[in-house]
Parts: sequence; structure tokens; C-alpha cells
Amino acid sequence: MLKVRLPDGSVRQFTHRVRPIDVAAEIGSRLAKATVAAVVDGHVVGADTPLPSDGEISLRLLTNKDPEALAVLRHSCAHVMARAVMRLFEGVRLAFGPTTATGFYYDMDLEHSISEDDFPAIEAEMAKIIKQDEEFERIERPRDEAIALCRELDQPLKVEHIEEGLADHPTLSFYRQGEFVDLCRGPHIPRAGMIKAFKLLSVAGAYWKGDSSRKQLQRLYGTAFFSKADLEAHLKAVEEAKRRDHRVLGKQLDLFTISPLVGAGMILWLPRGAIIRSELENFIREELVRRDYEPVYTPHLGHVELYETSGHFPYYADSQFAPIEMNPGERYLVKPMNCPHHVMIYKARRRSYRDLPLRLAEFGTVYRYEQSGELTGMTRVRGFTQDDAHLFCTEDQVADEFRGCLEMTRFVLETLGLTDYRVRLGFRDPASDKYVGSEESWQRAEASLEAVCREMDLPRLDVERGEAAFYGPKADFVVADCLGREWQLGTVQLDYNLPSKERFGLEYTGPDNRPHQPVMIHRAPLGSLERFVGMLIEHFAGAFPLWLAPEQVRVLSVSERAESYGRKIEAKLRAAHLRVRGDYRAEKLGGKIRDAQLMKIPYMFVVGTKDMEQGTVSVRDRIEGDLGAMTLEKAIEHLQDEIATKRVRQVAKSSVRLIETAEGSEY
RNA sequence: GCUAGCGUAGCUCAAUUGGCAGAGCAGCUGAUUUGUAAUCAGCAGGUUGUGGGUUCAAGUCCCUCCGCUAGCUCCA
Repeated sequence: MLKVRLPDGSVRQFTHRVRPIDVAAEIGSRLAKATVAAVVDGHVVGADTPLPSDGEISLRLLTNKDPEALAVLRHSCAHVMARAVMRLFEGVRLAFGPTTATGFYYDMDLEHSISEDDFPAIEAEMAKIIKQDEEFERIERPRDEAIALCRELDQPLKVEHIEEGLADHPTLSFYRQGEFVDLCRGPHIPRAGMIKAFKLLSVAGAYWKGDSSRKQLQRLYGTAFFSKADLEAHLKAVEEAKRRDHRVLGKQLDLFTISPLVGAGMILWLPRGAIIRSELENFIREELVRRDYEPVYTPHLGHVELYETSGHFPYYADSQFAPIEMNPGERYLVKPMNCPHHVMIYKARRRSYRDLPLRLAEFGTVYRYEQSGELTGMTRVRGFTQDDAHLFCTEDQVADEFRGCLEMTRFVLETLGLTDYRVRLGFRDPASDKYVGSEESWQRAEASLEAVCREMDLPRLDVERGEAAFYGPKADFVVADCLGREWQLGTVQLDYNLPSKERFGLEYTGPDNRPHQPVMIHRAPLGSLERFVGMLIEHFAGAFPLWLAPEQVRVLSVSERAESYGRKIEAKLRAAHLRVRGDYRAEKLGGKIRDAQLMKIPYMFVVGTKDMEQGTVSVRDRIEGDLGAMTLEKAIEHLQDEIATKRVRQVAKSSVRLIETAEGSEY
């Protein structure tokens, strides 16, 4: 006998073998019709999956209201799409077709190169399939039969996957819908007709099993919903997100530009963007002083041998600008990292344990030859400045220093109202040989790093194997951009290797008057200023908090009669260290306000003849609108207070989310 | 780097089948003197990313390179 516990706490008993859909039918025929899938003891299963014949389970029926159901729907839609493509083109070999946070894709290999021009035909075929409203039927087969079936279906990629990736599965499942049979773990929606709205979005290349040495397949992206309204809302949200893309806003607000003549991936900071950057740098500098860092400066070049010693040159040769050869044997590298230079500052004299921790900080500009297809606005560039620092400390100081770095990063992010990030602990992949250093030092480093992070209760902390730097484990602060793509910002990395004898052989004299090896910590709270500002542009949708705003106040004259008064106000604001400009054009006030609003200027001081007579300014707040007339002194005080406290008044909410839903299917 | 798509005025975009390169905004000039999200008019602005090819004729078709976009791979 099976006891089924439902979410409302009620328990139903079944003496015969039942499926979730049967449980639903017993509750009500309308529920049965609406049931998309079910969650049994925390696992999503199909509505027709037989439940155990006895014992006790918890069951939650999923309808189109549940987010888990949407993933099931999308995965089914991926099947429908693959089926449509197979109907339209010859020789389609299927690979993987999982769901993503916002839709689904299917990777396939076929002769015909699919372009967006093919989308209408594919969508029309999909619509036909959905209209037929056929069931998704689950079929299970033992391994050898499954392989034979995939061979018969002429699906070599599926055969390969069963033989390699699914080697430990004794039986495999397939889903059939009409003539279409696909190796698939499921689950699926009961009938194709449940897909009420779908759209193909894009096509791109994707390597088979994510391996760039293997064949490149065609990946077709799409999304699906339970209603047309949901689809339209989603597409609208994506459009809105695109409007606050930093590349769009950077142009509109005159923040930065990129010139092909200067070079792809090289940011030219326009005056307005440069203000944001320099304010951030000042903010970081103040924190460095508070936290007892010592600023240093180092050159942009270094001998290749320096980077051979550090290991960067051999390891990252492909992604560096080629060495500059001046004379035979005299080769310089444009620096791809600041650490070797800072190491040489450490080595400039003998160090005592009394000198430690030594914290050397520099806004260091580095150059890396990123692959051309990787370049993206400010977020992935070839030249960038890190708010870098290297800490040299004793083994005993590691935990405290590491914690200090994490705290500074967290403080900086939170000051900017950036609370929506995750922390990724990048550990070594034990199966890979790309790492330098001993097994023992890696274990020690990973253990102490994880202990500190756990104790600090960092948001959404998770360990990712294979994400370490080649010289040590790290904690990365990762945020998503307005289109849901994740970017690494701040980073704190532990390094037992550069100081080692095999590398730079760093030493300090301990209290025992004997040489010891220090530990290095690499850290950058913002990471790259380019990427960070790119993120900030999207985070604030271009409307920066007052302390960062390139233009903090704009003086708007109502008419020519108030111009000279306006210019006096402007001068006084400038004298009060506010970033101000005046708009004395022969435009109507409404027009000037509109221009200032579009440039996201936080405050507008409107001056007309009334203000001139009363000695006031009429303050308009970008967010609140007209605040009325007040004395200039009061207005300045108001602004200076907002600047001093670095107040964040408004943050653009991300409309496209990186959602927590797990990938839908593994095959 | 790979796959696919794209590149027209400073910006956003038009230009039937290959058939005289156009608009709005921005800019400049003039008029207007305005009280909380667009005042009016005129002018100017281009070797259609680069180099080659096909054609009587190329923004449009083909090739090269450069750049951009999406995704993959990479990311010290």
C-alpha cells in the first residue's frame, strides 16, 4: 500500500499502482487536466511516471503556475523543435537539448547551416506538431538495446554518449512523440498541446561535449511558456534589459568609446566616464589607507624572464601580446599581471617577520590578448586596470589577511548597493595537471580559504572544482549583467607558489633568526575598473548615485534674463566642489529638463527671475521631480550630505534573471 | 580562435527585382525669452567599414581583411 502525502498535509492511500496523474484525477478532473508534472520527494517526475507500490512519499502536483513545470515544458519544446528540424532537413544528428534559466536549446549536427531565415519554417512546423497534441511516451531499454535503437535511428552522437557519458546506466530511457524518438532522461509534459507560446531566438555554434577540439555543432536557442502573455512579457523584459546594456548607455551618456584604430578591446574613457572611474579609485585609495596598505607604482613592461619565473609567460603565452624584442636575447613583455613586479619590490631588501604583513597596492594596468570572439564592451577587454594589491604574510597571518580582503571587497560592493552577487570558491580540479605547487600546499590553501569563507557567511557561496588559478585557490565575487551573463569582479587568491623556491624564492627572517617562506595573497575588490564600471552602468541603468555622477547638478535658466544669475550660481556650486554645468540655451525650460533627465543628471537647479529676486534656486530632483525653491546654501548642503554618505537612492532591478532552476535534462 | 549574423551621416534607422543614397535626433545659423520631460525655420552633414571582383549599372551579388553582435571555447 502506498501512502501519498500532499502539500496541504492530507494523506491518500492507494492499494493499486498509481501515477501522479491518477492521484490528480482522484482529487478532481480539472486538476488532472492541468497537471504538467509532479515533484515526488523533491524530484521532478512526469505526470505518468509510476509511483512506488508501497511506502510513503510526498507528492506535489505541478501545474502551469509552478516554475518547475516551466522547465519541463521547455524541455518538451526542445524535443518539438528537434522534431521539426528533422522533418525539414536531412541527416540531423542530435546531441544535447537541455533547458536554461530562460529557455532551452538543442545541439545538433546537420549539413544545412541553419540561419534565422529558417526560423519561420521551423516555427511553423513546430506549431503543426503542437497542434497535433500528441503524447510524450516514455520508453525504457537495457543498454545494448538502447545502443542498437540509436544506431537504427542513425544517431551516432547518442550512441557515443551512451557508451561514454552514460556508461554506468544499466537501462536508458527514451521519449517518443509520433515518429520522433529521442534518448532522454525526461520528464516531459503529458501532451505537446500544453505549449501555448514559443519562439526560436538564435542559432550559434557549440562544441560537442563543450570540447573545442571536437566537432562544432549547431545550437538552436528558443524559449517557451504556458501563455502568449508570458512570452510577450519575457521578450519585453529582454528588450528593456538591452536598453540598459552598458554598451548602449556608454554611448548615450558619453562614458566611453572604443576605436578600431586604437584597437579592439581597448577602452577610451571619455571625460564623463573618467570621472566615475576616478571617484571609484579615490574611494578605494581611502580604504587602502584605512586598511594599512602601501601604494606602489611599477612599469608597464618587464623582461620576459620575469614572467618565465612567475610561470605566466609559458602558461598564458597564447593570450598575451607577443614579446617586444629589442636586441637578440633582450625581450620585454607588456605586463599581463602586476604580481611579479610587486614580488620584486618585496625582494628589494631583506624582510623581517616584523615587516609582515606587507600590503603593496597599485592601480595596475595590464594587457592580455583575449580571443577576438570574447571581446564585449567594457566587460571583456584587452587592456584594463586592476585595483590590485599583493599581501605578503606569514603562515599564521593568512586567515586574518584573507578575511580582511574579503571584508574589504564586501564593504566596497555593499557601499555601491551591489548586494546581488555570489561568491565562488575556485578550487583545483584534481584530475588536471595544469597546476603548479605541491599537493600539500594546495590542500592547506583550500582548507584555510574555505574555513574563512564559511565563517563569514558570504552570499550564495559554492565550491567549484577546476576554477582555481594555476598557482592557488581563490574566492571570486561574481555578478550577473543585465542580460543574465555572469562576470567575475572582485577576487581574492591565495598563493603558496610564487613565493616558493621554484619561483621567486621569497624569504623573511623569523623570530628564530632563520629564513622562512612568506605566503602571498592577490586581491582586487573591484577586479578590473573597466569591467566594474561596465557592470555599474547596468546596475544603475546609467543613473549613478550623486557621489559618482559625472555631472551632479545642471543649472537651467528659465530665460535669458536669468542667465547671469545662473552663471553666478554655477560658479558657487563649482566652488563648493560640485560637478556642475549650466544650460543657458534659448530653449524652453521643458526642453532643457528633458535633456538633463535623459543624461540622468541627479539634480537640476532651475533659475528664473523669481529665483533671481528671492536669491533662491528651484531644485528639481531627477527621481522625485520639483522640490521647490530653496536657498543655494541649503541646496548645497543637501547635495553634500548625499555625497558624503555615498547614498544609493535607486538601483535598476534586473529583469532577466539567472535563475536557480537546475538544467532540465542530462541527455 | 570557432559557428552564424551584421556594418549606410556624430547617434537611431530608411532605400522595391542590382537602377538618381534619405529621415528623425544631435550640430551650425537665425528667430523666439519661455517656470518643471521636445519652440520654430534654414543650413550643413556620405567615396554606404577596408581592399579587390562580377555587371551597362553595386549600399544591394562574390572574395579578402577590419570591426561589431549572439553563442561556444578560453579567462592569470
